[in-house]
Amino acid sequence: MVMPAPAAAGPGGAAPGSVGDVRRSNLALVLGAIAEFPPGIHPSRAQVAGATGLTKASVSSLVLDLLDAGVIREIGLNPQGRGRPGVGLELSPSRSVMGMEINVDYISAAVVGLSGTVLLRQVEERDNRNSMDKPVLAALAALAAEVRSAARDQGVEVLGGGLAVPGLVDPARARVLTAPNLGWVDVDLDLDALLPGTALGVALFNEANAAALAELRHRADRGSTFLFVSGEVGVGGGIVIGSELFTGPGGHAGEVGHIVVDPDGGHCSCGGTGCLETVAGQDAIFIAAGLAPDVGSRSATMSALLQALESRVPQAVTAVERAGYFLGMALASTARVVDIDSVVLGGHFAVLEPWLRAPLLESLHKYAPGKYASEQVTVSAVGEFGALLGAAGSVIRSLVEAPHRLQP
Amino acid sequence: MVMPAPAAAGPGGAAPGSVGDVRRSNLALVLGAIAEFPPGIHPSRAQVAGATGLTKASVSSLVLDLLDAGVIREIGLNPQGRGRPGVGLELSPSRSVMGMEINVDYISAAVVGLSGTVLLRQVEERDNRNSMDKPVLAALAALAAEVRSAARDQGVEVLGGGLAVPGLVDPARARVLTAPNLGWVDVDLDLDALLPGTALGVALFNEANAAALAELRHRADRGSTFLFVSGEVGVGGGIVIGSELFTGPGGHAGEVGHIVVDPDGGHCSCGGTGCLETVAGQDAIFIAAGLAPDVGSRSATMSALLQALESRVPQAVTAVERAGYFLGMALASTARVVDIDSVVLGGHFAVLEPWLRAPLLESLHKYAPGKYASEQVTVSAVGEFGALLGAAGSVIRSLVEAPHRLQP
DNA sequence: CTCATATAGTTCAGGCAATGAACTAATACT
DNA sequence: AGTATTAGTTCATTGCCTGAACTATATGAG
Repeated sequence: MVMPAPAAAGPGGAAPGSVGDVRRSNLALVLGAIAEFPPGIHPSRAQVAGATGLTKASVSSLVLDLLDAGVIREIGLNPQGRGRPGVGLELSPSRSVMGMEINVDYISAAVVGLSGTVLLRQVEERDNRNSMDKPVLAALAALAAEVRSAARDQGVEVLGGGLAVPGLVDPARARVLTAPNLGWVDVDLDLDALLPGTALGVALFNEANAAALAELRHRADRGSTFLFVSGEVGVGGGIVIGSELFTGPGGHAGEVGHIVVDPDGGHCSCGGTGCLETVAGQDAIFIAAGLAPDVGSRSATMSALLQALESRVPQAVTAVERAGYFLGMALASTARVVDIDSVVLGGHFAVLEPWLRAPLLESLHKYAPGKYASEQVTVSAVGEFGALLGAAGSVIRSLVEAPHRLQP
Repeated sequence: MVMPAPAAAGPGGAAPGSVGDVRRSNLALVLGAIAEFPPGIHPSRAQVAGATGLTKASVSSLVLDLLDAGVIREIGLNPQGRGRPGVGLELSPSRSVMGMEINVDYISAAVVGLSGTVLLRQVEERDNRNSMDKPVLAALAALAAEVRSAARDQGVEVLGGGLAVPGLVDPARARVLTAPNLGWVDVDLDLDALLPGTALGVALFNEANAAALAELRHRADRGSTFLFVSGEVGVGGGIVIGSELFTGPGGHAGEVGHIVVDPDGGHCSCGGTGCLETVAGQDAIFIAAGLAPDVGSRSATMSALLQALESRVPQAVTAVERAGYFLGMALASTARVVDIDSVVLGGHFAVLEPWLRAPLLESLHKYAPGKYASEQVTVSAVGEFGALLGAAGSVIRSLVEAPHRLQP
């Protein structure tokens, strides 16, 4: 009897592991070292050797491959005091990645150089509320093509892209499971159509996750660990552990908006009851503050809310404080489950932070004493375009971690 | 000016990546393949080659190293129908790992062969409630030495061990942060004293995490993802994602016992308010059921509770149902945050499952509709000694994943 | 009983990648 | 101008995997 071999290198089974893997791994190591130097500082081969632990000889050979692939370039000379000056190395600014975003009120695209500089950005207002997916994607594809050709005119090649969408996504299958504000359910996206013929293709991200990644890039320190909570129409979240996005087994962890905070509360768009979103989402706050959300655009309503807060209108203040208190409760539970005790407030939580902070800290102290120090509650440093830039940045990072994907 | 190199292979920095790494990785690959064959089935070198994708030549060479290290052995012949029969390979049963546990009422130690068979097990009753750590560890060290010499008499060598403790631990620093039922706070453990002179040393585990690992070993399928909730005096939890324990950035994720489920509820031993533990911990259930927890031992009280449930005493039934309902609420939140929708009930939750199940499912359906299918709520297959065996099993697995640690 | 066939496992030349030492290149200090 | 110093390259060596050839050991047919 021939025994059936248990899953020949199948799912979960490690790869064969050959000698060529070493080169791939070291290629990434070298490129990563170059990328991690502060912007404006261009390390020499010798410095890269020092940073990676590889020998100068190995680094020279690896750098040659990276130059051939066009991922990095030599730039200027680097006087080291004595001795022969090193030639500076940097990620190639003429290679780029496109960040894209579909949101309720607009679509947008940006070209980001591998070194992180934003080369082009274009936003197109568009009402995507309850819009079908096909026309939205077609419009985005047109926008992307336009921006891409503008980049090409500058001699910049787009290697791939990342798309951020406000909803639950399955990145592996290029599928949007649900995006309540777009009215999408189980939508398969033809991502390759957005950037045809690129080496890396287009990756799909949840909006809050992408914004969390943007926040991560803004923090220079390695090994960052935090929870990014994004207050939008819904309440999204992204978990970053040790500078890695934690997406969970199914790809959509971090959905703090649907933690139960009010067991006897109202129904949620997700079908649940008493979710954080029902008390701390934009519409929930607006309604509690006595502002009808359908009067004018959302940003207008938000301005009205801010004005009411400035004027200390009791109903508005109470509404926001209530949201902060419940947010704290959700964060307390999150701290226990994923062992995180640092939070970054994004979206409307960032805007409302002055009024949110006190009740939030009070609530954290009550429900998770000793977990969140006050200085661990911070406001996002990335602005409105966080998701856009985060998506692009993440694709850049995945390229840096696997540069061999560019070499045939 | 010499630029300061950014962290030469420091924390977060990848290893140099040499050619020898390939061998280490493939050593683990081969050993893992041998380990993953069902117990009783001893694969030949050729079968291992098929399973791993390596060539027969490589496997032969790697197997030789593993034989030299004593991790595996050849056993019998394996007729394949036609042709020369293969020689069977298996994890060496004469090499073992010791699982150890400190709990409220006992200490225990077990010797588990690399192939997973329990060779020896010894439990020593001991009241560790509010006991100092030093005498408890001394008693455990004596027990371990005894069991270890008994193993040696059978020709079995103990390579290392794992210790499970009912409390929050920092595995990296061999530290128990808090173990309420033992009365321990910030206790540093001298783990090496438990098994002096072993190659692998002793690893530290949270009890619920260890039990989760034991549960994992019982499930043959790869890529298991579930939340193990352990009902003991406290309520612990262990998160397994893709057959890996998820411990979080600080090493103590999965503490579902302290998710907030009753915002206006009572104080918890952790200092928080309305934690799951305050309504679903053993003592909480006992009190709610009208059974004084200090009357006799806990197991006696549990028997009384079960009898009351059998007799359908309303107060007891309500108490357990309430616990189940709140447990469901905590699981609903967990599903959102870590994207898990499969739960294994352990400890008293396993015992009480017949009465818990209905309210638990009702609660899950209300707070996280569509996340947990009914068949995803299961009862633990591992018994009382889960933590003990899980700790040992995890150490065995870490050895399988890095066998080069045995070769100087 | 013998030979063809099939499978297991070993041996060996070839290739790839990192290493370390020797070497060339380019700068600053004296 | 000469020396010290640092950057980067060249080359022989080593280690490991691969693939092909080879040996070893079984089954089944005539």
